[in-house]
This record gives sequence, C-alpha cells and structure tokens, in this order.
Amino acid sequence: MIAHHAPPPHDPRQNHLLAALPADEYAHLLSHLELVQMPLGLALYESGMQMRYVYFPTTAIVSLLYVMEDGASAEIAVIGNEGIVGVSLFMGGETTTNRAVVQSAGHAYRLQGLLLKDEFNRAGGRRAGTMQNLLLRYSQALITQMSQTAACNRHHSVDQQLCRWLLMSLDRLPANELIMTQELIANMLGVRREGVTEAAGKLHAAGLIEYHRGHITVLDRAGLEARVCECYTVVKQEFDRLLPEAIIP
Amino acid sequence: MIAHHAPPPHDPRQNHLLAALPADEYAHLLSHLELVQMPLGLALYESGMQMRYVYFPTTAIVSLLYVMEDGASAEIAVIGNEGIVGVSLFMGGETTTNRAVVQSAGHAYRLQGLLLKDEFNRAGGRRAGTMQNLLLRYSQALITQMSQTAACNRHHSVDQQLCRWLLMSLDRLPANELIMTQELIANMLGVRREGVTEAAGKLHAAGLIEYHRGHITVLDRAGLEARVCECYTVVKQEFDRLLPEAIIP
DNA sequence: TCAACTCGGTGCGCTGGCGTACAGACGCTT
DNA sequence: AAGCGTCTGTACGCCAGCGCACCGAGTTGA
Repeated sequence: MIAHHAPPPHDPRQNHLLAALPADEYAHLLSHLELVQMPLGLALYESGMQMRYVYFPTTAIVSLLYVMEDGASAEIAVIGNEGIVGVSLFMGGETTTNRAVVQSAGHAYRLQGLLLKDEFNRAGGRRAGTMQNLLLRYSQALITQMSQTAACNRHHSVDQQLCRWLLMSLDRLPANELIMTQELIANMLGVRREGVTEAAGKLHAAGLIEYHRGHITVLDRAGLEARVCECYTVVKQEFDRLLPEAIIP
Repeated sequence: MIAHHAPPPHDPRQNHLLAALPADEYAHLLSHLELVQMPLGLALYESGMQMRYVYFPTTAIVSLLYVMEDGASAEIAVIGNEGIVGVSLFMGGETTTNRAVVQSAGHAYRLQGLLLKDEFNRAGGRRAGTMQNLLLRYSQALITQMSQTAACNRHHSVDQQLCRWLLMSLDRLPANELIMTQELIANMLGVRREGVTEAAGKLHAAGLIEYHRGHITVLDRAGLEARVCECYTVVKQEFDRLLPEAIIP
C-alpha cells in the first residue's frame, strides 16, 4: 500500500490523433499540451467567439451544436477521443457559428491555437507535416459527419436518430453507460423531450437499453445496430477509411 | 462588323477563388485550367468514386447531394463561382460520400487533382501559399453551409427552405431567372414535389416570383429575404467574413 | 394534327412530431 | 421524515408534410 489514490493514468495518446503522430512531431507538442477537466455542459466555444485553444478529448465527448435565434438547437457533429475540437483554427477562420458543449464529462488536452497553427504549417524535409495531413483528413471526416447529419435530419425518424446517437456516443466511451438525461438528448437531436421518451421506451421494451434518471445502459449493442439508419455506418466507415491509423476499436 | 459571333468571353477569373490568387500563383495554374461545359444534371462525382479533377465554376452552379439507400436525396451544399468543387482532393480523402450534380448549366474550369494538390502544398518563401490559405478558408465556409443545412433541415419549414434555396441560387447567377423544375427543387430539398408546388404558390401569390414550366423568375428579391430563415443570412455573412477578397456582389 | 410526354395544380387520408399539460417516481437536502 | 426539485411517462389536440391519385395545360415530335 505504498501509493494508494494514484492519479488516474492520463496520457495524451489516449487521443487517437495525437497517438498517430510520429515521435518527433509529438515531442514538439507534448510540453504544450495541458490536461483539462471537461465537466458536463461546459461550453468550449460560443458562436462567433474567438477560439484560444483547440482540444484533444481523451475521455470526454464534445458536441457541436447550432443554436438558432429562437433557442432551438441541433447537433451538427460529435467529437471524442478520435478527433479534435476547433478545426476552424487551422482552417483559418478563428471562429465558428457553432457552439461546442461537453456532452459527456471527462478530460481533454488543450493546446494554444497559435501553437497548433505553427505545427500545422511547419514544413520540414517533407512537403508538409504529418500533422497537417492528419488534421485535414480528420476535417474531411468531420465534413462527412455533418453532411450525413443534414441528410439524416431530413429523412429519418427520431427512433433511428436516437439509435445513431447512442451508438456514436458509445463508440467514444470506454463503458456501455451514458450519463445523459432524455431532456439533454432531445436538445442534441433538436426534438421534443417526449419524443425521446417514446423512442427510448421502444428500445427499452425491445430489451436493448436500460435507463434510470440520467443513466443509460446499453444492453444489446448489436440490437441497436440492427435498428439504426445507414447514416451511422456511412460515417463510421468514412472515419475508418480516412484515418486508418486512428481506428476506434 | 469585323468580328461578329465572337466567342463568349470566358475567363477563369470569373471564379472568385481564382480571382483572389496573386499573379504568380495564378500564372502557375493558368495553363492547366481547362474550360468545360456543365450541362444541367451532369454528375461530376458519384459517392465513393475517385475524383480526378476539381472544378472552379464560373457560370454553372453545382449541388452536393447525399443520396440515401432508398433513393431519397438531400442537398448538403451549393457551389457556384464563389468556390471550388472537390475539396476532398486537397483534404486528402480522394473521394466523398456525396454526389456532385450540375444544378444550373454553365461553365467551369477544371484542374487535375494532382496539380491542385501540388499547388496546395507548395510552400514558397512564405510558410504556405495563398492558395492553401484560400482553399482552407473556403472549406470552412463550406462547413458552415453544411452545418447550417443540418440545422435548417431540422427546424425550418419547406416555405422557408425554398426561399433560402432561391436566394442561394440567385447569389450565384447573373440573372434573376432560374431554369429549374419544381420536381428538381424537390429533389434538392429532399421534399415532395407537391410541397414545392404549394410553397412556390405562396410566393407567387405574394408577387415575389413568377414561374412557368421550368423557368423561375424572381420579381422581388427583398421580399424573399424578408421571408427566409436566418440560415441564409448566417451562411452568407460567414462566407463574406471568411473570404473578403471574394465577396459575391 | 394528333399523340405522347412533361410540368404543375389539387384533393384526400394518414402519421410523425409538436405544444401543452399534468402526474407519478425517484433522490437529494434539510 | 418531510419536502422539493428533477426526471420520466402519458394523454390530447393540432398541423406540416407524406403518399397517392388524378387532371389540365403546355410542349414536343412524328
């Protein structure tokens, strides 16, 4: 019992983008990476606000939301340990029209925007750094996710979208339990809370999930996959294709 | 009357991205730019297909569509002379899950993908070429458009979306007339043809548009702007912010 | 000139999701 | 132990948009 309460083993390489960097580029960044807590509901960015940092989630999950003038919202994309929050920084925009909110509490490593830009633009012996290549391919994966979200919003039912949402969250979590009320899910999907209650009720009746006051446990992942719309699969396959070095297990 | 029937004055710089390039970078590309006709309905890319060229529209308009397994479709983004079709090429993905279809006939200049990549990665005396900077900012604008489309699909009515669609098309055309059947608009928006008929009927009744068998004339642009949802404005402002050197008049 | 086709208009019943309202259940606080 | 706030379940009317069916007016081509 020499050391109990050892600090949890945080490692930037829990983030798949950081893990995919070659040793030299990683070393370059390491000293500038700062571990931060990501409590549920924290807004990393607000629409139009200057972004100072980018975030590499390890255990946290972040949602990109668009919030309309009347307060209604819609989730545009989800970012977990496979990605980076703040692509607008290296795209050159400095701000987005989206809000970035912590959807599942955990940790992330953050990096000053300026440092990321330097690394992005650093052209060594090769034409461009691995970092640039990696970030661009991730951005395309993110674009795919957004475009699929647009199509899914147009054509698929709340039931199907709930399945998609659960699976996408599950892919980015170590456990099969989500801490998330139906009300919050409704905000993400941009639907009524009652709609989520009803859809979740069906999944429960089918024995796929169990839930209780803000805790959702997935019992039968395969069952969800059988019900989900094509959108989930398309996005996942595209991520795997674009970022083979960072495949989510 | 020395020269009648002079060839129409095609110029790559009708495309705002090309026009925004500094002289040396433009000169680099010029000899490789190839003028192509873009007939209505032509598919530049299909989902998952290798992309050989990128396209810089001058008078044509291109829609990015996602086509679902059941054949239903949804427009993800629109690209006219303010942009470039084929961002996936320099993002590193080579393919997209989207289909790119000519929505309004006209012309574009195309460029071999490999040449574009070279130009994108060319680091001269400066850290990175203007081209890279420009294309990345355009990509972010495109991301904004996609994300707004997702939100709009979730929350806004067909009426509003039709206004948005008309205005976005109008911004990319020299005239105030569109060649487009209601059926095709319905495909783009991912709604029923009858829904478009009804929405268009309202706009007609309000004296904003006139149409007749595939020809739509906008009579009162300000009237459309008064009815459109916020999505149109948000996207347009973001384009102007990100690409001040390529503002659509 | 007539037939075939395309485009747009209209009507009808259906349903998914919305807004609203309310009630029970759980759990934390005091 | 009581009380209050949060989370979930249910119910009811309403409406936008869907699927379908049909029709008339233009346009094109033989």
